[in-house]
Amino acid sequence: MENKNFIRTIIEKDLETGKHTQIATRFPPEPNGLLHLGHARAIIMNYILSKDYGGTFNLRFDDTNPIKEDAMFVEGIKRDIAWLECHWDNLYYASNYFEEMYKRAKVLIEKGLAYVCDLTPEEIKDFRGDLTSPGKESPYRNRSVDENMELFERMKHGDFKDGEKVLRAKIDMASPNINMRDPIIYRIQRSYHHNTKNDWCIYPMYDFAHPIEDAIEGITHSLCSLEFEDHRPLYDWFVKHTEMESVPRQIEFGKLKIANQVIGKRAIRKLVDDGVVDGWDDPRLITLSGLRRRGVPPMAIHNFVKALGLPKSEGETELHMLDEYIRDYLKTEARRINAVIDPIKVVITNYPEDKSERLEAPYNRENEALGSRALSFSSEVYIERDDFLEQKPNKKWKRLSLGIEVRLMHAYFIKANEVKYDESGNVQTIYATYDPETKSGSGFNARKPNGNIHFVDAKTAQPAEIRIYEDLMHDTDDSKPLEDRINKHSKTIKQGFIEGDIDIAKNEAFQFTRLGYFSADDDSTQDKLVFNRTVALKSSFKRKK
RNA sequence: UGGGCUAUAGCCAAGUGGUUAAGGCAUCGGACUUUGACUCCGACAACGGUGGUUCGAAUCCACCUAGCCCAGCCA
Repeated sequence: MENKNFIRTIIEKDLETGKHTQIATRFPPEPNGLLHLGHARAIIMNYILSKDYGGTFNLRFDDTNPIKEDAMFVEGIKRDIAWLECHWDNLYYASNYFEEMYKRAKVLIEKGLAYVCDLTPEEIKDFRGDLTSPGKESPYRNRSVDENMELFERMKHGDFKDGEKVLRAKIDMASPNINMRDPIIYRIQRSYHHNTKNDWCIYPMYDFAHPIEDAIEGITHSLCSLEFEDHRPLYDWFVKHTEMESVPRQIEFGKLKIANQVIGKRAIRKLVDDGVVDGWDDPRLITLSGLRRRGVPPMAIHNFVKALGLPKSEGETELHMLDEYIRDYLKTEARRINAVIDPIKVVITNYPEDKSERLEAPYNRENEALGSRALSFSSEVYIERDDFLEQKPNKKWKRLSLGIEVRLMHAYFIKANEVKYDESGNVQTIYATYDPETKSGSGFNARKPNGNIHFVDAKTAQPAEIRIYEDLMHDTDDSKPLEDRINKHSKTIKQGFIEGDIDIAKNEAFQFTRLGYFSADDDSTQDKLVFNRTVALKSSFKRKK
């Protein structure tokens, strides 16, 4: 369920009053890094707003600064957004509008609203003034239109060195809004652009480029984050004075911040370099690629983002809220199979050693369409170490103990009779007996078991590596340095078993009965299955200790 | 000390002059259960502060407090 938000209110009003007959949104990433969960709000909201009101949604790369950008990121971003199932109607590049932007800059010059400035970067900074005092006008501010036009053309033609001149808008050096103090709109910067190669040596600045990009595409509602609120007067100024026929409206909302996560590029790079995480797609990171690898379904992210809405306030959302949307989505979507992560062998002494049988077991009782499988059972099975305690500790204990009878789900009741330990005193083998009368599906109800536990038939079990992830950061005090907050034990690798004869598609999500949701990792091979724990099942079981 | 914003429970978030102040997450009870899951019932607590306007204020006004953003030839 989506929270109502102020942007929907604006859109609905614009549609009602006839200001727009159709809306158009866009997501404008700069291809200078990878997307993370924080971006999901902007991507998904722009997408669903366009869908909900029958409009269009563009993916537009805001590639106006080649020294920071790379085609590699273009591909990564496209892959991530496609994975998120936010289908763009058009794929555009700001760099395709360079010619148009250049012309619009000339419109400004012709109107006496832009000038070429020869001040050095230091001087420009100096002339800009500061937060509390007004700036000073550049001595080049009153060059003639002709001179400006000629100089600007020469800038484009490469007559000047990088940084030697800039084109600035002529607005107001005394404005309390620093963005209005004659902002730079073009800089000279010779660098290879992933799209336009070496065609240009001047590149437009964001404040100038962005409104023009939006206007060219006929974007009606241009959503961005709060820090651009101060830029809105400039945005409107450029749309107006460059005489764009289409007038987009910039609307700011609060970024989606997730508490206690590493998202900074430098920080992640350090974690990767230090070997703390295994890469940019490590399941402990909230990069979209990390979430994908962890097995998070894209629709769970949609539901999460919709539940959060589109507020103007900026809070920090706890990641465990996403967990609930993951479980909620996978609850009916995932097949449920048996796996044992920390196995103990159980020998069923009254079951013939050479016998083995198949028991009909549905994959998901809440979604019959998922079908069933023939679950294998024999005289030796594995159960979870946690599911056995020699002495039943209290009445609440709903698992196996000596002399206690539990049901192996989908199979039979078993009663533990004897335990064998290894040299270090750990339970090695449990000897049990089963009661053939209690076969699942037989309708047996003469007595109740002390609980229901899951198992894997040892004879057909498939070994599997299971990776358990916990929070990357344990310490929530963000005033401490990152390295002191890192949880050194955020990843645990277990060698367990999953039931045999399950066909497993790459990246398929499963519920491992009573354990949680897991998905097959890319590292899986023909002979070695690897699973990531996406999220554990909830548990109201309070363990002592 | 300039400008732009924000403030509703442990977390997120509706609400725009009249509501018992939605909902979700979390938490705590209980029922049910072949997953200590799911489901279902129940509990739970909030309008940053102080004044003012009004018959009536979370909503309007004033002042205060706290937090965020802005002085890149980044976006």
